[in-house]
Amino acid sequence: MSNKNNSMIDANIKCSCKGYNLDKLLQPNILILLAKKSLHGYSIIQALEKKDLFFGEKADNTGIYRTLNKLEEKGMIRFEWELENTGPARKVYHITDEGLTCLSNWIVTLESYHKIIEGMTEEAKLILDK
Amino acid sequence: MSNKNNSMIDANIKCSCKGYNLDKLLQPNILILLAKKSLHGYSIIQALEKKDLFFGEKADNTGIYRTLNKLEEKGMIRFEWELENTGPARKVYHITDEGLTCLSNWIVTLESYHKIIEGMTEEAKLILDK
DNA sequence: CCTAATATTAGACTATATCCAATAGCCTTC
DNA sequence: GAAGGCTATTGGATATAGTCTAATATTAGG
Repeated sequence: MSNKNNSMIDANIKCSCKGYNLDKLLQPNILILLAKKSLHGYSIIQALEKKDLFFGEKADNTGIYRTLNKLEEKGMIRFEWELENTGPARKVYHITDEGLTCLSNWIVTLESYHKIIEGMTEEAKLILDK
Repeated sequence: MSNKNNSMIDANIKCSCKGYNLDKLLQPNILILLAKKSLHGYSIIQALEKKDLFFGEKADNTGIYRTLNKLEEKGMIRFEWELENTGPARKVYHITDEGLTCLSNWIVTLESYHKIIEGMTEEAKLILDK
Protein backbone atom coordinates (compact mmCIF):
# COMPACT_ATOMS: atom_id res chain seq x y z
CA MET A 1 0.00 0.00 0.00
CA SER A 2 0.87 3.70 0.07
CA ASN A 3 2.54 3.71 -3.29
CA LYS A 4 -0.33 5.56 -4.87
CA ASN A 5 0.65 8.96 -6.19
CA ASN A 6 4.24 7.81 -6.21
CA SER A 7 4.80 9.71 -9.43
CA MET A 8 3.51 12.88 -7.78
CA ILE A 9 5.90 12.40 -4.89
CA ASP A 10 8.80 11.69 -7.22
CA ALA A 11 7.94 14.76 -9.26
CA ASN A 12 8.28 16.91 -6.17
CA ILE A 13 11.25 15.23 -4.53
CA LYS A 14 13.22 14.41 -7.65
CA CYS A 15 12.37 17.46 -9.71
CA SER A 16 14.91 18.47 -12.34
CA CYS A 17 15.25 21.84 -10.60
CA LYS A 18 17.32 20.07 -7.95
CA GLY A 19 19.78 18.79 -10.53
CA TYR A 20 18.61 15.20 -10.83
CA ASN A 21 18.28 15.01 -14.57
CA LEU A 22 21.04 17.36 -15.59
CA ASP A 23 23.48 16.22 -18.20
CA LYS A 24 26.58 15.02 -16.37
CA LEU A 25 28.71 15.81 -19.41
CA LEU A 26 30.37 12.42 -19.15
CA GLN A 27 31.93 12.58 -22.61
CA PRO A 28 33.98 15.74 -22.04
CA ASN A 29 34.72 14.76 -18.45
CA ILE A 30 36.14 11.43 -19.55
CA LEU A 31 38.12 13.07 -22.35
CA ILE A 32 39.63 15.49 -19.82
CA LEU A 33 40.71 12.63 -17.57
CA LEU A 34 42.20 10.63 -20.43
CA ALA A 35 43.97 13.67 -21.89
CA LYS A 36 45.91 13.83 -18.63
CA LYS A 37 46.60 10.14 -18.19
CA SER A 38 45.59 6.73 -19.56
CA LEU A 39 43.19 4.97 -17.23
CA HIS A 40 40.96 1.92 -17.04
CA GLY A 41 37.20 2.17 -16.58
CA TYR A 42 37.05 1.53 -12.88
CA SER A 43 39.61 4.23 -12.07
CA ILE A 44 37.67 6.63 -14.29
CA ILE A 45 34.60 5.94 -12.16
CA GLN A 46 36.57 6.69 -9.02
CA ALA A 47 38.03 9.87 -10.50
CA LEU A 48 34.57 11.08 -11.52
CA GLU A 49 33.20 10.35 -8.07
CA LYS A 50 35.80 12.67 -6.58
CA LYS A 51 34.63 15.53 -8.76
CA ASP A 52 31.50 17.39 -7.67
CA LEU A 53 29.80 16.16 -10.79
CA PHE A 54 26.88 14.29 -9.47
CA PHE A 55 25.28 16.66 -6.98
CA GLY A 56 26.33 14.47 -4.11
CA GLU A 57 25.13 11.27 -5.75
CA LYS A 58 27.26 8.31 -6.70
CA ALA A 59 28.42 7.95 -10.27
CA ASP A 60 26.63 5.26 -12.23
CA ASN A 61 29.10 2.60 -13.34
CA THR A 62 26.98 1.31 -16.18
CA GLY A 63 26.61 4.74 -17.71
CA ILE A 64 30.33 5.38 -17.59
CA TYR A 65 31.17 2.07 -19.26
CA ARG A 66 28.55 2.74 -21.92
CA THR A 67 30.04 6.18 -22.57
CA LEU A 68 33.49 4.61 -22.87
CA ASN A 69 32.16 2.19 -25.47
CA LYS A 70 30.58 5.04 -27.39
CA LEU A 71 33.71 7.18 -27.32
CA GLU A 72 35.69 4.16 -28.51
CA GLU A 73 33.26 3.57 -31.39
CA LYS A 74 33.63 7.21 -32.39
CA GLY A 75 37.42 6.85 -32.39
CA MET A 76 37.96 9.39 -29.61
CA ILE A 77 39.65 6.86 -27.34
CA ARG A 78 41.24 3.42 -27.76
CA PHE A 79 41.98 0.63 -25.33
CA GLU A 80 44.24 -2.35 -24.72
CA TRP A 81 43.45 -5.21 -22.39
CA GLU A 82 45.77 -5.26 -19.41
CA LEU A 83 46.20 -8.77 -18.08
CA GLU A 84 49.50 -8.54 -16.20
CA ASN A 85 48.17 -6.95 -13.02
CA THR A 86 46.43 -8.70 -10.19
CA GLY A 87 42.65 -8.81 -10.26
CA PRO A 88 40.36 -9.17 -13.26
CA ALA A 89 41.39 -8.07 -16.75
CA ARG A 90 40.94 -4.36 -17.40
CA LYS A 91 40.66 -2.18 -20.44
CA VAL A 92 43.23 0.61 -20.33
CA TYR A 93 41.97 3.56 -22.34
CA HIS A 94 44.02 6.31 -23.94
CA ILE A 95 42.93 9.35 -25.90
CA THR A 96 43.47 9.63 -29.66
CA ASP A 97 44.29 12.69 -31.79
CA GLU A 98 40.62 12.77 -32.74
CA GLY A 99 39.75 12.77 -29.07
CA LEU A 100 42.03 15.73 -28.44
CA THR A 101 40.40 17.65 -31.30
CA CYS A 102 37.01 16.77 -29.86
CA LEU A 103 38.12 18.05 -26.47
CA SER A 104 39.23 21.36 -27.95
CA ASN A 105 35.80 21.66 -29.59
CA TRP A 106 34.26 20.97 -26.20
CA ILE A 107 36.09 23.98 -24.75
CA VAL A 108 34.35 26.31 -27.20
CA THR A 109 30.98 24.62 -26.66
CA LEU A 110 31.27 24.66 -22.87
CA GLU A 111 32.23 28.33 -22.90
CA SER A 112 29.07 29.30 -24.75
CA TYR A 113 27.01 26.97 -22.58
CA HIS A 114 28.58 28.65 -19.59
CA LYS A 115 27.41 32.04 -20.84
CA ILE A 116 23.89 30.80 -21.55
CA ILE A 117 23.56 29.41 -18.02
CA GLU A 118 24.99 32.58 -16.52
CA GLY A 119 22.41 34.64 -18.40
CA MET A 120 19.58 32.37 -17.28
CA THR A 121 20.63 32.57 -13.66
CA GLU A 122 20.85 36.35 -13.72
CA GLU A 123 17.49 36.66 -15.41
CA ALA A 124 15.82 34.31 -12.95
CA LYS A 125 17.31 36.15 -9.99
CA LEU A 126 16.12 39.52 -11.28
CA ILE A 127 12.57 38.22 -11.67
CA LEU A 128 12.35 36.55 -8.27
CA ASP A 129 13.94 39.46 -6.41
CA LYS A 130 11.23 41.82 -7.56
CA MET B 1 24.74 4.29 -52.72
CA SER B 2 26.93 6.58 -50.66
CA ASN B 3 24.98 6.17 -47.48
CA LYS B 4 27.33 3.60 -46.05
CA ASN B 5 29.24 4.85 -43.06
CA ASN B 6 26.56 7.46 -42.52
CA SER B 7 26.86 6.93 -38.81
CA MET B 8 30.58 7.64 -39.01
CA ILE B 9 29.89 10.85 -40.91
CA ASP B 10 27.21 11.91 -38.43
CA ALA B 11 29.52 11.13 -35.55
CA ASN B 12 32.07 13.56 -36.93
CA ILE B 13 29.76 16.29 -38.16
CA LYS B 14 27.19 16.13 -35.38
CA CYS B 15 29.48 15.29 -32.50
CA SER B 16 28.26 16.39 -29.08
CA CYS B 17 31.42 18.47 -28.73
CA LYS B 18 29.84 20.98 -31.09
CA GLY B 19 26.81 21.41 -28.86
CA TYR B 20 24.27 19.34 -30.75
CA ASN B 21 23.11 17.18 -27.89
CA LEU B 22 23.45 19.60 -25.04
CA ASP B 23 20.52 19.94 -22.73
CA LYS B 24 18.59 23.03 -23.81
CA LEU B 25 17.29 23.52 -20.28
CA LEU B 26 13.80 24.02 -21.63
CA GLN B 27 12.11 23.64 -18.26
CA PRO B 28 13.91 26.52 -16.51
CA ASN B 29 13.88 28.62 -19.67
CA ILE B 30 10.12 28.29 -19.96
CA LEU B 31 9.65 28.99 -16.26
CA ILE B 32 11.72 32.18 -16.64
CA LEU B 33 9.57 33.35 -19.53
CA LEU B 34 6.32 32.61 -17.71
CA ALA B 35 7.52 34.20 -14.47
CA LYS B 36 7.76 37.44 -16.42
CA LYS B 37 4.53 37.18 -18.36
CA SER B 38 1.77 34.72 -19.25
CA LEU B 39 2.22 33.39 -22.77
CA HIS B 40 0.81 30.79 -25.12
CA GLY B 41 2.93 27.99 -26.57
CA TYR B 42 3.63 29.52 -29.93
CA SER B 43 4.91 32.78 -28.45
CA ILE B 44 7.12 30.78 -26.08
CA ILE B 45 8.66 29.11 -29.12
CA GLN B 46 9.32 32.49 -30.68
CA ALA B 47 10.78 33.88 -27.44
CA LEU B 48 13.11 30.88 -27.13
CA GLU B 49 14.22 31.27 -30.73
CA LYS B 50 15.34 34.82 -29.99
CA LYS B 51 17.59 33.59 -27.19
CA ASP B 52 20.91 32.08 -28.24
CA LEU B 53 19.81 28.83 -26.77
CA PHE B 54 20.03 26.43 -29.61
CA PHE B 55 23.54 26.96 -30.98
CA GLY B 56 22.16 28.62 -34.08
CA GLU B 57 19.59 25.90 -34.66
CA LYS B 58 15.85 26.40 -34.67
CA ALA B 59 13.85 25.54 -31.60
CA ASP B 60 11.88 22.34 -31.88
CA ASN B 61 8.16 23.05 -31.54
CA THR B 62 7.22 19.54 -30.52
CA GLY B 63 9.75 19.45 -27.73
CA ILE B 64 8.54 22.76 -26.34
CA TYR B 65 4.89 21.69 -26.33
CA ARG B 66 5.84 18.42 -24.68
CA THR B 67 7.77 20.31 -22.01
CA LEU B 68 4.75 22.55 -21.45
CA ASN B 69 2.56 19.48 -20.95
CA LYS B 70 5.05 18.03 -18.51
CA LEU B 71 5.33 21.25 -16.51
CA GLU B 72 1.55 21.43 -16.40
CA GLU B 73 1.30 17.82 -15.15
CA LYS B 74 3.80 18.66 -12.42
CA GLY B 75 1.71 21.68 -11.40
CA MET B 76 4.41 24.23 -12.22
CA ILE B 77 2.24 26.00 -14.76
CA ARG B 78 -1.47 26.12 -15.62
CA PHE B 79 -3.35 27.15 -18.73
CA GLU B 80 -6.66 28.43 -19.98
CA TRP B 81 -7.92 28.11 -23.51
CA GLU B 82 -8.12 31.47 -25.17
CA LEU B 83 -10.81 31.50 -27.82
CA GLU B 84 -11.65 35.18 -28.11
CA ASN B 85 -8.75 36.17 -30.35
CA THR B 86 -8.49 35.63 -34.04
CA GLY B 87 -6.76 32.51 -35.31
CA PRO B 88 -6.83 29.03 -33.82
CA ALA B 89 -7.46 28.44 -30.14
CA ARG B 90 -4.44 28.83 -27.92
CA LYS B 91 -3.47 27.69 -24.47
CA VAL B 92 -2.36 30.65 -22.40
CA TYR B 93 0.02 29.47 -19.70
CA HIS B 94 0.80 31.12 -16.41
CA ILE B 95 3.21 30.12 -13.67
CA THR B 96 1.99 28.79 -10.31
CA ASP B 97 3.46 29.27 -6.83
CA GLU B 98 4.95 25.81 -7.18
CA GLY B 99 6.53 26.91 -10.44
CA LEU B 100 8.09 29.93 -8.76
CA THR B 101 9.52 27.72 -6.02
CA CYS B 102 10.85 25.40 -8.70
CA LEU B 103 12.46 28.35 -10.47
CA SER B 104 14.18 29.46 -7.28
CA ASN B 105 15.54 25.91 -6.91
CA TRP B 106 16.76 26.13 -10.50
CA ILE B 107 18.84 29.19 -9.59
CA VAL B 108 20.80 27.20 -7.03
CA THR B 109 21.16 24.24 -9.38
CA LEU B 110 22.24 26.36 -12.33
CA GLU B 111 24.81 28.16 -10.19
CA SER B 112 26.52 24.93 -9.23
CA TYR B 113 26.24 23.65 -12.77
CA HIS B 114 27.84 26.89 -13.87
CA LYS B 115 30.79 26.28 -11.56
CA ILE B 116 31.20 22.70 -12.71
CA ILE B 117 31.33 23.77 -16.34
CA GLU B 118 33.76 26.58 -15.55
CA GLY B 119 36.04 24.11 -13.81
CA MET B 120 35.88 21.69 -16.73
CA THR B 121 36.71 24.41 -19.25
CA GLU B 122 39.68 25.62 -17.24
CA GLU B 123 40.99 22.10 -16.77
CA ALA B 124 40.63 21.28 -20.46
CA LYS B 125 42.39 24.48 -21.46
CA LEU B 126 45.31 23.82 -19.13
CA ILE B 127 45.78 20.33 -20.56
CA LEU B 128 45.60 21.36 -24.19
CA ASP B 129 47.85 24.40 -23.76
CA LYS B 130 50.70 22.27 -22.52
C1' DC C 1 -9.34 28.71 -53.85
C1' DC C 2 -4.55 28.40 -52.51
C1' DT C 3 -1.06 29.52 -49.62
C1' DA C 4 1.17 31.22 -45.58
C1' DA C 5 1.15 32.14 -40.78
C1' DT C 6 -0.59 30.81 -36.43
C1' DA C 7 -1.30 27.04 -33.00
C1' DT C 8 -1.22 22.47 -31.20
C1' DT C 9 -0.57 17.40 -31.20
C1' DA C 10 1.18 12.52 -32.23
C1' DG C 11 4.47 8.82 -33.58
C1' DA C 12 8.95 7.24 -34.02
C1' DC C 13 13.44 7.99 -32.88
C1' DT C 14 18.12 9.43 -30.66
C1' DA C 15 21.13 10.78 -26.83
C1' DT C 16 22.17 10.62 -22.17
C1' DA C 17 21.93 8.69 -17.93
C1' DT C 18 19.90 5.54 -14.16
C1' DC C 19 18.46 1.28 -11.73
C1' DC C 20 18.99 -3.43 -11.07
C1' DA C 21 21.14 -7.60 -11.94
C1' DA C 22 24.77 -10.66 -13.45
C1' DT C 23 29.46 -12.33 -14.13
C1' DA C 24 34.18 -13.03 -12.93
C1' DG C 25 38.79 -12.79 -10.76
C1' DC C 26 41.36 -11.99 -6.67
C1' DC C 27 42.15 -11.23 -1.61
C1' DT C 28 41.25 -11.39 3.29
C1' DT C 29 39.50 -13.53 7.24
C1' DC C 30 37.14 -16.62 10.09
C1' DG D 1 37.99 -23.68 2.30
C1' DA D 2 33.82 -21.02 2.35
C1' DA D 3 32.09 -16.37 2.73
C1' DG D 4 32.27 -11.86 1.87
C1' DG D 5 34.39 -7.75 -0.12
C1' DC D 6 36.83 -5.27 -3.64
C1' DT D 7 38.06 -4.79 -8.44
C1' DA D 8 36.28 -4.74 -13.24
C1' DT D 9 33.03 -5.12 -16.90
C1' DT D 10 28.53 -6.02 -19.21
C1' DG D 11 23.39 -6.36 -20.25
C1' DG D 12 18.30 -5.38 -19.88
C1' DA D 13 14.80 -2.29 -18.83
C1' DT D 14 13.56 2.29 -17.89
C1' DA D 15 13.50 7.53 -17.53
C1' DT D 16 14.30 12.06 -19.21
C1' DA D 17 15.27 15.41 -22.68
C1' DG D 18 15.10 16.60 -27.13
C1' DT D 19 14.67 15.89 -32.52
C1' DC D 20 12.49 14.78 -36.97
C1' DT D 21 8.53 14.25 -39.60
C1' DA D 22 3.92 14.63 -40.23
C1' DA D 23 -0.81 15.74 -39.26
C1' DT D 24 -4.65 18.76 -37.95
C1' DA D 25 -7.13 23.13 -37.61
C1' DT D 26 -8.11 28.23 -37.91
C1' DT D 27 -7.72 32.42 -40.25
C1' DA D 28 -5.85 36.18 -43.24
C1' DG D 29 -4.15 37.69 -47.71
C1' DG D 30 -3.63 37.45 -52.61
